[in-house]
Amino acid sequence: MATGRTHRPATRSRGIPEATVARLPLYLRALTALSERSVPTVSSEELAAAAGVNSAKLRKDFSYLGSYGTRGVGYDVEYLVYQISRELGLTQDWPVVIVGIGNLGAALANYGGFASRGFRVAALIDADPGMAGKPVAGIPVQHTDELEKIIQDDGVSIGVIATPAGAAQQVCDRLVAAGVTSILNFAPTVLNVPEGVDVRKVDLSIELQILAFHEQRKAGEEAAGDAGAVPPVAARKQQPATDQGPDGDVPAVMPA
Amino acid sequence: MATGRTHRPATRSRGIPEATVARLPLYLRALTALSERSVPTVSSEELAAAAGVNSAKLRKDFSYLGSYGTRGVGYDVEYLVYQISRELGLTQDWPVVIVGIGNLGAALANYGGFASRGFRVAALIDADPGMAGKPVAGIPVQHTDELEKIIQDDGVSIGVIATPAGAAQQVCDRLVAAGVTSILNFAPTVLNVPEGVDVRKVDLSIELQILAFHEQRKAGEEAAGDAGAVPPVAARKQQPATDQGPDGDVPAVMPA
DNA sequence: ATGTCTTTGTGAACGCGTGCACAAAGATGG
DNA sequence: CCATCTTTGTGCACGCGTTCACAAAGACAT
Repeated sequence: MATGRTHRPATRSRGIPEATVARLPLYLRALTALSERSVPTVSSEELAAAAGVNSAKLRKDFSYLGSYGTRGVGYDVEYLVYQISRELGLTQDWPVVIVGIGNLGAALANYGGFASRGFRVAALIDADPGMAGKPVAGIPVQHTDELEKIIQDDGVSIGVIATPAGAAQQVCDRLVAAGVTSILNFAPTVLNVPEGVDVRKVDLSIELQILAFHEQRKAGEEAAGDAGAVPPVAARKQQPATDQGPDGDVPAVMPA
Repeated sequence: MATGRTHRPATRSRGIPEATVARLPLYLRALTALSERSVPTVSSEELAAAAGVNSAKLRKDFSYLGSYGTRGVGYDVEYLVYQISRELGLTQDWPVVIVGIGNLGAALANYGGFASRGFRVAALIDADPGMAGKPVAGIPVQHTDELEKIIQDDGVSIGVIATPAGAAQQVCDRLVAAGVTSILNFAPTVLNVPEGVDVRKVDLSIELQILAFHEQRKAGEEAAGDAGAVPPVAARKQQPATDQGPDGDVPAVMPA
């Protein structure tokens, strides 16, 4: 019960695959750097290297946007910057509210990467009345009571949640009710949102845990005496049966 | 040239798919919450709802770890918490260094989600000599000069980069040279690392740009009067020739 | 012991994303 | 105008991840 939409059903936005959309900002960044160095054109090979991807993938990605390259030459940097910006919707202004001005919220408010793209911090919001009026990154913090008013007055459609986990769902509900349809969630919780609302989450703890997994694996393999780079990758199905008892058996540390 | 490893070649760690590994922390969090409420067992359906995923996917994920459930009953919460923790390598202590103690670095240092898992902040490092000795989150900041010594003394294998983009690669190189083999990168740059080093990146700006794309799409579809879900998706190859000049021409909005 | 009922574990089908490899397009030089 | 050379755009095949749907496994009641 209560299986509210949580994952975007991958509606396959236009023709553009989600994986490609996720890479466009990467290309844009590399292109912007080239633009600042006044480089007129760039080949798929060069740009791919700068963005850290495969050149074939890059060309396929661009092919979804249209035929913007010139065979034998490459891509016009300025033109491509514009096309990608337009595709991502960065040619317009996106007012954003940040809710929860703790350490992380303040860091976000100060982050320069927002303004340089089309993003503008419309308001900083915190539940602590003591914070009200205190300027962070040159913007006075406002109390949660003002949330609905701000969103409606400024036509905010993107909200950033940087509150503790306990408050996140409640904040999310209020944001959505007030008209926000895209949410960037930094709180370590699964947010429940109605259909049509996009949620992306950034979870520091999860990223570290994934790294720990790989780290452990490296250590384990090393201990196994396998010094070479690429170990017998495929077909390793056996369980670490040497570890503890057989399947059903419970290792030392156990439930009460 | 210099196409150093940047993406993990999906070495397919053990039998466990990368996608599954990425979800394990999610399950772990949901299970921990249940554990705190002293819930003894949980069905795949319930747990899947709590973690915001499909129940079939969850069962398949768990099947990679082994047969830890009981048919007709579900999964033993405590047991599963242990198994996942062990699989992720959280039963051991992971010392972590955070480099770049600006707003974001400070936020990370204060983030509680680390300690609760097996992660311990071994050191905070900043290039600014004025920061040296100043305590952040109860830990005195140390100067970059100490970096190598700290890593070797504490056996640090995970590093977090929260520096400006310009310094990231240099910091990365030093971390790797000193023995770090997993890096969590918050700087908006593509990091170049040798084989065997894992990099995960968290990019605030990119996440917002992806949201903007979907937001623009929603707005566009609404304006097109297309209330239905799936618009004529495929086969849109024509350029927006009505927009501006031909290929080489640069539209109005442009960088300096 | 036997039957019923719940829930897991997984075989199989499908769709998306990736990468190879090459034909077509255009630039450039003679 | 033709030949050559570079680089794009993409058809195709492959592998990973997701989902469905169901048989097998066990709990529980009688």
